[in-house]
Amino acid sequence: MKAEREWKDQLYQEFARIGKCLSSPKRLELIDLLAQGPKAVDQLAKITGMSVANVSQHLQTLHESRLVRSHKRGNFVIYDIAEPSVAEFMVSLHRLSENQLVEIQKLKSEILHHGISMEPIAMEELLMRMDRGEVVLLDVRPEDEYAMGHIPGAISIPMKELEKQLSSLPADKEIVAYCRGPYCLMSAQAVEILKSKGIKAIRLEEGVYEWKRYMEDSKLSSI
Amino acid sequence: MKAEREWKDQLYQEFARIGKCLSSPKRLELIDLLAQGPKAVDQLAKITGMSVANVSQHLQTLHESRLVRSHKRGNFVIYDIAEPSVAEFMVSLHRLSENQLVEIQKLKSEILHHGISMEPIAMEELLMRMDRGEVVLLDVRPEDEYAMGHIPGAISIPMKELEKQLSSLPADKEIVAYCRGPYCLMSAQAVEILKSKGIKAIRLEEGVYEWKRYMEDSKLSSI
DNA sequence: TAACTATTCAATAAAACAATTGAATAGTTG
DNA sequence: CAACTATTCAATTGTTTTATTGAATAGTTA
Repeated sequence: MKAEREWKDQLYQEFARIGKCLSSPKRLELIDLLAQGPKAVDQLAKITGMSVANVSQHLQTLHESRLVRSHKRGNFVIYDIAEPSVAEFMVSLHRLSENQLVEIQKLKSEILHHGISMEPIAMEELLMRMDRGEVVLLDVRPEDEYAMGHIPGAISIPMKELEKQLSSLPADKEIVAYCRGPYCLMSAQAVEILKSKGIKAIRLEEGVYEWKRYMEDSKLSSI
Repeated sequence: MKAEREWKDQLYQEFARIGKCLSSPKRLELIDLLAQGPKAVDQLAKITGMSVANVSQHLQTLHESRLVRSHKRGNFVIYDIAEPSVAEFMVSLHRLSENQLVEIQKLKSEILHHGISMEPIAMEELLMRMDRGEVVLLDVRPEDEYAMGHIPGAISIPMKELEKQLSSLPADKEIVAYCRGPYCLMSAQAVEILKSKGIKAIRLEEGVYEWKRYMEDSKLSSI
């Protein structure tokens, strides 16, 4: 038998391999983006403002720890999270961080207070009002991310198309917009646009994975 | 409004603060130990084989990210996880790591194969057999960790006392031993001792937090 | 086949980190 | 109050990690 200490050192070394992936802000952002759907390297570089080589290097690191996987499609290398459980884990990390670090709360409230009220609607209230047919749920992420998975009942108008496609929205109902989740600003931007056009709109803070988690938690607490 | 990129950079910087805590094997081991109950610095140093100064430094890091908290008791500084959610998060990390990294599975099976069979009993089977009164559940962690919380129905005999207190075990029932969890070897050592004394014994891989998680998951899936 | 594209590789420089040591602090006990 | 204890601090060392650059590769299109 291997010495106990040596064994534990090796074991925790392995855990730390995953941990190391989570120790770089840029890598966390990449995982979050990939959690919404597969993307090519240069696409990720554009979104995150990093150099392509740098993104590639981070993706290698993530790949070595088997958090993402990749395949070639034509000239592009498409990266994706290795498993849905990776995305779910990220939600745990977000939750924990938000619980422990007041700084995150501060940052969130900071950006969402500039004139127009941006209070998000609570998941529970949304579900109730959707049931009653009072609101329309709008997914403003790019089309392919919507196609990969969305909150049931949501319609898709990507952020970029929003101003052009205002007419396809039902005029009489309030719009609830959502995007990648609590750290994505698209839904807030969408609400701003809609409001400026005189359309009643409100933001949903949660994204697809937060919604999933909510549904699981509410199943649990309803026992 | 702050520029979007700058805001995101700051936000992910904060998440990475938690991530950085998870990037060092020693720090992960410390969190795992603290999850079982509060401990003083030199105690942690002894268990992990680190220097006291080094442990202290790691604990500072964990403290800055608000994953642990501390208070003075006499001459000692007692550290503790800041919240139960930290311990629960660690279980998520373990799960994810074990899913993604085959190396961990390998390490686990490696140490538990040296002659005596060490197959653990499944949680489900344990609960069934406890209900029927066929087995006795034995917590071999130090007394204070048992006092902090244990699996319902378990009796406590710390590893160190085990050989002395064999007589206090019911002679006719099989013993199921558990300890801090899947990465702690005490339960296996306990089973070895018991078997060598002719007592029927089997290992439970799960610890207190894995048990909690199991109970939650089984509630969910039974809907 | 030549020009082009997306990505990776390799080398480097700068920055961050971990472990170690010895001294400093704060609290306790005789 | 002196000796002692547990812990932290500060400085140093060696190691990892990060971002950047420019070249190399593999695949596509004209």
